[in-house]
Amino acid sequence: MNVKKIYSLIKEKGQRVTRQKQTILTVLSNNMDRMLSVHDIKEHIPQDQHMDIVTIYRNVQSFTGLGILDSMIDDRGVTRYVLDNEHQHHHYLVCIVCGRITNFPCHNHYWISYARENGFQELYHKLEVYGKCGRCQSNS
Amino acid sequence: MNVKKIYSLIKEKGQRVTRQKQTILTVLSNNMDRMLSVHDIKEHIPQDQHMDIVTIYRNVQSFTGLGILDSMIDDRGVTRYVLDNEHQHHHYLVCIVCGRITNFPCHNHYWISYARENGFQELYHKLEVYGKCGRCQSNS
DNA sequence: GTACATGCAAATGCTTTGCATGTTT
DNA sequence: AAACATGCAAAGCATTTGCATGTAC
Repeated sequence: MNVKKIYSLIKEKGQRVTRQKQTILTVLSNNMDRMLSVHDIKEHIPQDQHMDIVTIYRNVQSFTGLGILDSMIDDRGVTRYVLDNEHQHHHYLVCIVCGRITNFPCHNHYWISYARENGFQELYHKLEVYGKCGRCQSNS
Repeated sequence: MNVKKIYSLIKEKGQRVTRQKQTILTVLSNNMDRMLSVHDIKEHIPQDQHMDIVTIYRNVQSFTGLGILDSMIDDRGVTRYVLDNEHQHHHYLVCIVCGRITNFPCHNHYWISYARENGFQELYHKLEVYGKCGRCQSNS
């Protein structure tokens, strides 16, 4: 999903393409290798561009609703976002040192048999794998 | 792990078995079929027993450190706890309607090959499956 | 008696809400 | 001009911290 498609998606939904939205999307597209918190996003915005943190909160939530962003809640309960280019359900390897992420596909739901045994109807799942990426293993 | 073992574990670690700890453990052991937030635990404590919510925070964290509790962060970023009797790494089917949980074992890490491809060293992972339990499917 | 625990108050940090003003269309 | 968006201020929660007092051992 490129930027133009995102802009037209925003307009389709009756929303407006503002300077703030563009800035936030730029930051996210420059940081697709990690999950950014709202605070992180704010720090990546050039200082001469005043943007209220509330605007970031509102926009990342809106973007997530549009399927533009993937979100996850980190260990400290903080929500983090990343541009979702794949548009196919997938998961992340997350480096606990540098925060870098790598996608991997979702398949082989071995737990389906346990769900079935228990009469449990799965609606969705969350899976994240934490560890050290290649670079961070050598640096420690 | 029964209650007596828990008490001796607490003592082993140089900590003390107080009335408050006992009450918290009782609440958790009466609710092993769901994950309770600190606020939930407080609500389950008899009203004639004054207990500061800070005490609950401190104790559930301590218990988690001792391996007595399993914790997870819910959709709203709130930490929830459950007594961990299994002491073997496992995961949960979580009912999004009533909150009831069911354990299932952890095995078959299909993502290992993706981790290896990326030179990623896995340290741990989080997996939770959400949906509707048997009872809640019929009630809707 | 001593070391650990608790209660209370206050602070912190993330996130949400209300409302007046600004801006895109 | 109208509808949507932003900025600012303030509130709402979950959680943490500091410190004096209480209590298990």
